[in-house]
Amino acid sequence: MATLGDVAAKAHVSKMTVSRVINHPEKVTKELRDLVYAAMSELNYQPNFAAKALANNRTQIVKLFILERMDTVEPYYMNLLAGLADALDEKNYALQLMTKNSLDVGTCDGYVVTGMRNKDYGWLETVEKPIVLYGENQMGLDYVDTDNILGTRTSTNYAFACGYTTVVFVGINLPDSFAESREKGYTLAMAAHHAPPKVFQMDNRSHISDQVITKHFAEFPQNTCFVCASDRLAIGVERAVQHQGGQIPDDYGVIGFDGVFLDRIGSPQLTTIRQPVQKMGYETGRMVLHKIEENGAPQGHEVFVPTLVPRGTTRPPQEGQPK
Amino acid sequence: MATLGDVAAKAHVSKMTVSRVINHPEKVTKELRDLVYAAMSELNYQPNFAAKALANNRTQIVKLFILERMDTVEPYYMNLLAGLADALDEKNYALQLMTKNSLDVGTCDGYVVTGMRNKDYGWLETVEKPIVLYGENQMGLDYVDTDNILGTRTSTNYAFACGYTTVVFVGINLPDSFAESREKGYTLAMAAHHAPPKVFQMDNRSHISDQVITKHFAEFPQNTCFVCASDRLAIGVERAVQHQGGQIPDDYGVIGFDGVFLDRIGSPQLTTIRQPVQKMGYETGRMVLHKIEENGAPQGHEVFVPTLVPRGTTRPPQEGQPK
DNA sequence: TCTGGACATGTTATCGGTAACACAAGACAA
DNA sequence: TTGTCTTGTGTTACCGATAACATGTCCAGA
Repeated sequence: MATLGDVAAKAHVSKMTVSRVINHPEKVTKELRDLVYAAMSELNYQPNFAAKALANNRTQIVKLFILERMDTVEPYYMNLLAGLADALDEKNYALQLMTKNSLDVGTCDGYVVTGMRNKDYGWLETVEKPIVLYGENQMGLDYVDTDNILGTRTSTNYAFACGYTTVVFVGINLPDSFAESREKGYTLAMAAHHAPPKVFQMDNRSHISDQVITKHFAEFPQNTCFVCASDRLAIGVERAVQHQGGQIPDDYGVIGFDGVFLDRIGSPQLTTIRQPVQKMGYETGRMVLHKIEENGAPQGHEVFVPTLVPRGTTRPPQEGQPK
Repeated sequence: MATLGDVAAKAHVSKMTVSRVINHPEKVTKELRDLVYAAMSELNYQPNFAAKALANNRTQIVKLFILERMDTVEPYYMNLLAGLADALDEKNYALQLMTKNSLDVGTCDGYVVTGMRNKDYGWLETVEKPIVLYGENQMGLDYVDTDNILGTRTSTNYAFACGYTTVVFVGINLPDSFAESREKGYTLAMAAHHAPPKVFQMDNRSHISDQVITKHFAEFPQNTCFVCASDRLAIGVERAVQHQGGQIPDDYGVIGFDGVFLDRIGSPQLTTIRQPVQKMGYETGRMVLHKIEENGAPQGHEVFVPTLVPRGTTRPPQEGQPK
């Protein structure tokens, strides 16, 4: 494997010049730069990350804190991990997974944190390394998330567009910004349609939503659509409606949220609001790395637009209805 | 952060002695060793991986080749990844994911390969770095896998124990060792029960098994149990039987294989043969790292015992039947 | 013509480890 | 007593990059 020195020799310059071409190209004259570039590609130069890390006093580690109880088989997290790992690997960073049990704030270059509750914010103050959150927050911290309000607003509007006359929200009872935003998107859309909101809140588990909907089934007239805060909840709702003899999508509609694997389970498959989770994970990774490179400079936030995926649990939009 | 030098100073020895205590403790007298250990724990010494990598001429990268078409949302792979990443992170190795598209055999310290077909073996010869396979093989290559034969033998026996009188195998049509072993476990068990085997083979997709079973449904008398080579297939079978009006588990049984998330989807939940996928991934990671440390010395193979998870798609074992 | 500063490039020391070699002390055979 | 071998420890150089500093060149202004 070619080293800086090899490139330097081939280009008849010093190692330092090659290093500058890589890190501060504007400080080198164009002629030398081109020489160096030529030599690099000729030797197929690949930087040695260990050497770079050592010289820069970096650990090449980013820690991921998942503050909520995590189900290791949950595809949502797996996708997040995949995206994150992807971004980190590009720069040869290692990802260390920390769970609630092992909150070891040991040596590393930066943090990604997800599953923040309001009470967790104090803890963050104690950390001095670059942090990026996965999930919206109101504390001015850098984050990546999907537009949760837009998501449920979209699904609620779509429910009306499909001709359902009653639209109910099945939400998550967490004191978490994303849960509130998803409910808010629903209530905003209901207000725009001059329709009275009806909200249920529960743990994010399919058998819970199954129970709740079964219990209240008498309250739901035909032509009701259930807008859910997650696919997991939606799956339980779908099951409950079917067991009660409700016809999906003809008499009842169900719309989920997330679009990560679960939506394709069961039949009919779920109409859902899809988040590009893997891509979001990737961008989160890029954001921490940037922040590390820039010595902790604020990165702002990046919000992804969720997309509606129409499938079997809603009937087609009605003619003449606003989309 | 304390360095080797700090520890050396505190223990009044040279850096080299400390390094030896870490890597070749048998070459240092007990007195010095204890001194060094004391100094290390007093300073809470953590080795610097970048420095170690640089000195050892390592890249701290392991590449994972997934040779079959991978569905990034497939929980099976995600679990494998999680376990693998876990093991690698412990030694501060980075995991690089290579797919069929980008088979770049670039710089790294070792490889993990999964989804091998027989035709892929030639390609492996060209690589000189340590390799460990995830998945059994007959070429004498080091690998980690579950005992596939035992798995389907267990599920087949269990089907009889539950009192089902006809047992059918729903298999995967891949020229892959694991697919053959799962079928073999079934045929062995059938022979032991003096029952005629009946095998179907198809792509590993739930809607395919759904179609196939629907089409052949007339051939299956009541009291038939479907032993499947994967949970994915089993889910399709369950759906087909239910649509055809078959009662699960009273008249028909279904047993899956894998036990990674999918088995908990749908109702009733699947009786399945569970592989400890994450643990297996972890051990695969450990194995490559060992092999790297030992300069490519053979590691043999590690076979995990799968466990039967009885759930709703089979009725309870009959009294007096052999377990 | 001389001085000083801006700019481009090279030299040196350093990051934290490890291998290879050097060296000293004790054991033992001739 | 001397020579050789073994064993335990220290010294030195080096892995591949970078920051800090040193040097050299050019040009502007006095």
